[in-house]
Amino acid sequence: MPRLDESLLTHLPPFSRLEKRQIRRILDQASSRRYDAGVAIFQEGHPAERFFMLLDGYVRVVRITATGEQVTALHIPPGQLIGIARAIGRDTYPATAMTASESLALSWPMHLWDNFVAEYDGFATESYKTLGQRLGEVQNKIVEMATQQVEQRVANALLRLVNQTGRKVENGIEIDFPITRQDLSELTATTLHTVSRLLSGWEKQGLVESRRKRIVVRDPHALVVLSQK
Amino acid sequence: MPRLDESLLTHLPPFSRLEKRQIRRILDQASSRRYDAGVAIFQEGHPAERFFMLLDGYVRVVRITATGEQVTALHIPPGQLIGIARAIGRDTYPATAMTASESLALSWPMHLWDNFVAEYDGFATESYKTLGQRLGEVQNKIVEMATQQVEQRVANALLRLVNQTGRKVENGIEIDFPITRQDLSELTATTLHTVSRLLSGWEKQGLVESRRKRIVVRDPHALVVLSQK
DNA sequence: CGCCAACTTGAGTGCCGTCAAAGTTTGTGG
DNA sequence: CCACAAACTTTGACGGCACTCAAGTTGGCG
Repeated sequence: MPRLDESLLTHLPPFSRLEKRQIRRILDQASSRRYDAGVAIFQEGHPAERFFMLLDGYVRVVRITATGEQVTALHIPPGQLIGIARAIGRDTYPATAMTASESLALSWPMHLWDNFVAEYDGFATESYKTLGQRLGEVQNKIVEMATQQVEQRVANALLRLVNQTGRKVENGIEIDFPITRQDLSELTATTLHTVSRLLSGWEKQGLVESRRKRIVVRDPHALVVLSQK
Repeated sequence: MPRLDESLLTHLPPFSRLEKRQIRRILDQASSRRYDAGVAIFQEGHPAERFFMLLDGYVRVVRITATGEQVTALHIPPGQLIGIARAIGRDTYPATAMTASESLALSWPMHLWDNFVAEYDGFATESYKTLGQRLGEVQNKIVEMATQQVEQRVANALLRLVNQTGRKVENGIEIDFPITRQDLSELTATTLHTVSRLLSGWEKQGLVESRRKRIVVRDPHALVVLSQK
């Protein structure tokens, strides 16, 4: 295994208050692994043996119903910890983590969690902040689903993706990982058909441009207006 | 202020590992207060000055949209901490806590939070477990809203309330705090009209009985069946 | 006894899901 | 390099669930 560079972690919140020496030690205990798009990093209900730091790529936190439908609860950008069951006193993962794009993650055996919390200043605090943010996001999602129409939810989801993961391109801002109509529908609790119709409509009005698995937002402001009506 | 009895806290998870002497000290720092039904214990966005232990009554965790609609994200039973913004590194409350019934809560100034975490064994762990449970519940709710019809959601909500707060009565199990059609509709993201129609229907079939603000479930099993179809 | 909140019920309608079919892009193996 | 399959996308037709609007009833409280 190639020796990992310290700069990978120095700027990430859970580790940002640590000294080089400490980060070195943390890296030496880590495994690094690449994941293809669309695979599970860990699965709901399985014993929580490791926790992860997503270095590159995007991950969907997914729950699967009895009838096999998938519901996406969260999208996680690079630089966050995932699979931190231990932080909330669980010994199995509470949800499945699927890669949305090709991804790279470090991981550590779960028994190191307590060490990290005890030895590294700020590690626990920052982890719990992340947890709090996620709780907030999930609550927002409930509010959205309870009060908004499908059109507004899809507009919001697009805006959120653009903000989190947008990359400037010629005609606007592109979501920088492959995303299908199906993915968007799971994110917004609707069907791929409805998403397709909406995107077609918006494309005709010049708000977005899309090809297979790629979406470019040309007029974010118009989407904001849509999302609030 | 009357001296509070130690037995109030001894059996509650965040404090259950502590000695009598420690609990005494914690109680001496607490304020105790009664709340009428339907009032806010604290409000979203306000500075998080105190954290609370709900001793009696029920609390709805509510978010209010720009247009004034209320959405209930969680129901909290007695024996849980609320308003623990500090635990997730926030200094304002992330949601509003409304009493669903007359309630009783202890509270402490937020600056004691760090003391509690540092000095009392198990306090932090148990608090984070609670947090994790809430994250799980909220995610369940998203899945429910994404995949189930209104009828099933209402049936589920009723079952959950009965499990959390049910009290045996002559003809079945009664939800032991006043709850309106409106409350149920905010809990399940529908309208009071639809809830009213559903309850009327179920009443005709003998599944439930209801008068103003009171609901008795006569046949929980039938509701389970409904909720899963 | 009057008022108000809570609840009920009916009628109409529109959003969006389901069903169905066809078109387009990408990748793969011969 | 072409054929073909698989994955993704589009579009139309139809219908039902649940929302809105509207009117009225019930029950509790001062």
